[in-house]
Amino acid sequence: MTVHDLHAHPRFDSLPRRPRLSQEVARRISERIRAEGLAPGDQLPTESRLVEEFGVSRSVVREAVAHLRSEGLVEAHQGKGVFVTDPARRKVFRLDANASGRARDLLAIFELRREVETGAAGLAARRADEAQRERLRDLVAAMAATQDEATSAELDIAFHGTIAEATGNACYRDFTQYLDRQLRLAIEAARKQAALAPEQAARILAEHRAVCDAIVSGRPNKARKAMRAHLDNVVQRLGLEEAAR
Amino acid sequence: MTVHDLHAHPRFDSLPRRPRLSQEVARRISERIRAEGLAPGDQLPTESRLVEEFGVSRSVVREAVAHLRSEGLVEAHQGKGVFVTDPARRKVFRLDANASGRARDLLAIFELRREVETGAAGLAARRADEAQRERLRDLVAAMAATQDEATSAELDIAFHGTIAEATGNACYRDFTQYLDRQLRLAIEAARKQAALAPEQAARILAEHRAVCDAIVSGRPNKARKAMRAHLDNVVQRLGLEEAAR
DNA sequence: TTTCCTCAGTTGTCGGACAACATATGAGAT
DNA sequence: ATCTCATATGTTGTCCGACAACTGAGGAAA
Repeated sequence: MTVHDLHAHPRFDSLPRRPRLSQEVARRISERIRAEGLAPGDQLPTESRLVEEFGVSRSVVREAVAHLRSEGLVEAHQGKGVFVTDPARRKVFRLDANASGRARDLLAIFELRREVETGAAGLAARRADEAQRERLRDLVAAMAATQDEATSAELDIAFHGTIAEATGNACYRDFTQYLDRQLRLAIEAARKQAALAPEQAARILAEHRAVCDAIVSGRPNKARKAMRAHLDNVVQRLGLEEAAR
Repeated sequence: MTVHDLHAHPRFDSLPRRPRLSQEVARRISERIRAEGLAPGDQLPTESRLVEEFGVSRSVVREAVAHLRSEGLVEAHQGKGVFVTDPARRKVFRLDANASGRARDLLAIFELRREVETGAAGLAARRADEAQRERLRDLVAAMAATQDEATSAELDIAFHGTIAEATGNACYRDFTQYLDRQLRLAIEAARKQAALAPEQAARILAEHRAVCDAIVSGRPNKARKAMRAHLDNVVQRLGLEEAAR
């Protein structure tokens, strides 16, 4: 099958799911690093020390350290020990502010997204191939046709995702999509997706159409402006700026 | 002490460092996920199956899975199994193209950085406090004074880092610095930091000064333009566009 | 039919052992 | 006294076996 059937698989929707020990230990270790102000290059306590300290088995300590390792927070060296990583060598970027869902944090992420996605629109206008242009047109047409809230949300995601694809830059695409998804998750968590008024739906559609037209006709500057306006309006519609104050 | 003394700690400069088994297994598992086209929600083979398949102990398999887990690629559920995560729920962003150091990949990252850091300059012009403005001026002055290659590289990093700070947006700051650092690492790895000609040093200084002046005098648009020009010139000086072809 | 129990399967945790590696120590040679 | 090298010790990496906690399914009993 080409499309995955979600209902064929177990759902993990709202599991309270008791926290794993290793996660807890990882959290406490990273807290210790911050609390004690360990500088890059400083050595962590040995595994056996951590075992005594937290009263867990070495397996748990090792999984916890493995977690910190793949977050890039520490580096382990066989025969020597575990050392705090220089932030400059950290290999991953994590958006941790979103979990809180506070308006201030959301606004901060939006500020970044505004810039990134504006650039994406510009690149897409330059580089989108015919198939991608057509897909954008189709998506806007579908948005115009539907009334359903859930469907239009999916189309919205697909629209921004297609633009990200059309940049022709894998790195740009991945980050754009990462930001977009994290932001939507945060928003969804913050407010239970209050249904929008119909006249707002019309304005959103118009904004999307403007972005689409500019990209399809290959006008980078126009695409940038349209995307920027769209994102600014999204912030306004969500009432984020008022909520942040 | 305010500045960390690097030389007080063991160095891990150019360790060939034999790859860890768990890393290797993690890589092969994630390859399998892609190769077999496992969709979100699909179940991975059980740990015992993976143990047979890769011929390693369960500890190694567990550390490998822990790695994938903290990358957000999979989710483990006690008593049920390990399942592929919906990409939309992935919590980290990783820039993996840079390891190769190929000019094409570098150029892709630069394209993203250009947009992000341009925005950062604009925000900094709006929000930098007096101390940050002064620091920028000091850094440019120091650049003008020094001849040393290493020192001027450090000043360069500090300059861009200060701008990132001055955005007053933690999320923006972290990503800007992440990008900046990853890019420098990649460049350093690619070419052994060929010393620049003195007249180029003068041009770099002028570009930095232009950015600094615009931020200090609080002109966002001018700051954006100056930063964009600077980054474009960096790409040109590195000869990336020619190398990519 | 419904409910509850048992049971097999899976991941989570535990404890011990040895291998691989890095560093310090000390004996012996020069 | 100084240098060299084997040894000892400490650390992380890997392996092994066992049990605990949890899930899902199937069967027994009401």
